[in-house]
Amino acid sequence: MPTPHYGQPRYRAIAEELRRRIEIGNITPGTLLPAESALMAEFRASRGTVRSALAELRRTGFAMTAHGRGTVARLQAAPAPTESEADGPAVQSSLESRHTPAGDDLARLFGIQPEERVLEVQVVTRENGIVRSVVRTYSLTEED
Amino acid sequence: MPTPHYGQPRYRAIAEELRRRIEIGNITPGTLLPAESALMAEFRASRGTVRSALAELRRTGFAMTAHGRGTVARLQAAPAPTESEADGPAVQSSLESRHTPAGDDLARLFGIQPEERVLEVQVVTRENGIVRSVVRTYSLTEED
DNA sequence: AGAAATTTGTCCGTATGTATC
DNA sequence: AGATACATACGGACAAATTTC
Repeated sequence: MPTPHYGQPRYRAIAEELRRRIEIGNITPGTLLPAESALMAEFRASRGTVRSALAELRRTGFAMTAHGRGTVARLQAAPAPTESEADGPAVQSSLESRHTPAGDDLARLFGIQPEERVLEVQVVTRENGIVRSVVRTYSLTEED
Repeated sequence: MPTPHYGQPRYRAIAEELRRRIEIGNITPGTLLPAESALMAEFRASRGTVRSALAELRRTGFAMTAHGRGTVARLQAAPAPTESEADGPAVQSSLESRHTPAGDDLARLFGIQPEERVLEVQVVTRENGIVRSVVRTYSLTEED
């Protein structure tokens, strides 16, 4: 089989699919993801590709891996409002991440080219549904 | 050849050797490290192992890799003399803030116009002089 | 401008080591 | 001890970005 990765590589597509399952709740945060061998079978991918996908999930904060145990989906806060609760402000946060070109300012700080991509993790915090703060954390894209 | 990695894996030993060369100045920061093919020959290691070593250098902030160009040793900012020296990485942070136009993305989140200004607080964290993360926190400028 | 060479990126398969259950 | 799961290492092949000629 050739190795075409038009647009986006396979390991990233797998990572996105797994992230989707975690966000949907299909994979409950705190529980184990399927083993690498299971993911290999499901996605018909090699071990290396599956491991790259899991590495991507770790980088973006959606999973943590322990030797001999497995990869655990990390909880993303957001205990589901359920309102009532007398009155305490309903605070929720959402997290998302992406690879984006650094731009001039960040490029100068990191010592890279503006076109180079960095990892951006964005946390949006809402109070009673109103956006109160947006925190963007930038770091260099690290592999493996 | 078998695959014993007593104590420390091979890729990490290679990474440490390269890091030593950078620190000594044997490899001038800002210049290219030897290509993966050259490192394979020198350390008699497979490409995967060499790439793991380079990934380690990126993680630890000693290198940055660009597709098709090579891996560049990153410059180490001033060692920041002063103080105890103790041990453990020297972590420093600088903070600055400014009012800046929201832009499209933030405007959509906050429900304002893109030209409207928001407060941006930026914290740059350096480890041994190397920029590790840039955190930008946006919030609406509160008027009294 | 274009072709070739160089260099890193992705993917596959296999084997063995190490940690946990 | 055995089974399961992740970690390290090898080898080969093709894709994509950059540089060189």
